[in-house]
Amino acid sequence: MAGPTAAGDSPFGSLSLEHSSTVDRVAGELRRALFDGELEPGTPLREIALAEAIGVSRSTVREALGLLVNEGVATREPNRGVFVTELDPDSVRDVCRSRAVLEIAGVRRWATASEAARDAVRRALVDFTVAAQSDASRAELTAAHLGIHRSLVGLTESQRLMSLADALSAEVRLGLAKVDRIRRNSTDQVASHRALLNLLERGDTEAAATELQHHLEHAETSMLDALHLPHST
Amino acid sequence: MAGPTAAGDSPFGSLSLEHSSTVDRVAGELRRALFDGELEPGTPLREIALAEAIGVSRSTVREALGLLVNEGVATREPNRGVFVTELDPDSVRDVCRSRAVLEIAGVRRWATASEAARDAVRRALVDFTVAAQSDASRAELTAAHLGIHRSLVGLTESQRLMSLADALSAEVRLGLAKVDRIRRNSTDQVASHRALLNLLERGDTEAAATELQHHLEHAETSMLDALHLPHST
DNA sequence: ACTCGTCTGATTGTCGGACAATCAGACGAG
DNA sequence: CTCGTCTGATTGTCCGACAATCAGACGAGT
Repeated sequence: MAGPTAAGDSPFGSLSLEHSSTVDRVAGELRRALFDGELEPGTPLREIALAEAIGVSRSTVREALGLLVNEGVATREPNRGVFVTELDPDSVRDVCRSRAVLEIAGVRRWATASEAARDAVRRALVDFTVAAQSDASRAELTAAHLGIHRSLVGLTESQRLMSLADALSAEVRLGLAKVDRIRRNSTDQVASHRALLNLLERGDTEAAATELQHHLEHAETSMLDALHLPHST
Repeated sequence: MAGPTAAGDSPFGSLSLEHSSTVDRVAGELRRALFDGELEPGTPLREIALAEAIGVSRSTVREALGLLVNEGVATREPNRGVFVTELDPDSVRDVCRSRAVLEIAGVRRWATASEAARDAVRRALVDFTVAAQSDASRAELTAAHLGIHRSLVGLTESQRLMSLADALSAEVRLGLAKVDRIRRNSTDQVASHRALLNLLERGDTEAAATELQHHLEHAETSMLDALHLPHST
């Protein structure tokens, strides 16, 4: 069972190769365009037009659109087409509430989480700090910021919760594509997250949880402001 | 703005019609087959064979399979095909942990949730009680049981958390398709859930949360047993 | 006995074209 | 002002085709 040619643990664990299908690349390209704000929310994503523009068949575009739709960044209206998702106040509230559930669950697991997961949080904070001080683009800054929140969910060590968190992040990113209020507050944001991490390192998880709760509530209102949306009751 | 022909509130709020596409119906039929245990985990879902069997084109089957895949009940191996998902111990642990996060978050919101959401929980419990006493099929029983847990997540009043909960339920249902240990414990299960609801009605949400936590941990071990899987460390 | 090429059959991934069903908007009759 | 009808555009679904990829068999060489 442990012959030299069929060893249980391969010595090539460090090797990997990305298997990207055409559909994946199309979806990736569309995501990039959405996050960079090249496509306004509400813009129709016509299958034929996209197929000709990108140089692939309609089937492939259609499948890629299906991916975007269940990530939430695009919306399908049956028999009418796929559109770039427009965030309404209810959606914003829903997204933020969902993030709160996931991230607070992660924070509460700080003590029981693996060392790797905790390190991921620390590294994410460092990355964000660096990005805030250097001349990073809007997209890079928000990516780093979202990376922190992603790492908090990572404390749950659950793939399924992580993939939901990613979908939520994508929606947030979509909403923030055209907003530039970010850099202004970036130093405050860094301080806020550092404070959160300090509470965690000290072992005061409950304080960290309520801190995070407030952080996300604030994020919700400022996001509604940024999108010029009315605050829901 | 409130003319007689463009009234803000239509008087036809009670009317609705299900717009089902062919893809949806194919996916639904496949789901039914999976949940009824007609298709063992690991079974390959060949596109051509399914297309001929159901009487639709390969494109349609392919799209339906895509739906099942990101619900988690089927798994795609690139260039190899789609298979009925086989649950390994890690997946079971992941699913149960995710459910715990969502449902406990719901329970903690009991006091702040809407009356409708609370009523949904009460009704779900009644449905399960009735199903346990009458001669309901395995599938109906588990459906009613999962309905309770679904309603707990409903307390968060978040569509996104709900849709994740549905996906998790689908995976659980898939795992339990071939297991018959359910009816035996059904009366115990009813009692357990009733106790949970009593704690909630009394306002003791924290006790309810820990009760639910234990319930789900027990569910995980008994599910691993039922599937003849080793318990993960 | 074990490894390594090669072949082969089956299946997916992607393509292109085709058509009915459906929808939004314009247009005209009552 | 409402109600049919028409029209053009787009999707939903179907069909047929082909290269790319994979698993397994088979045989040659060491």
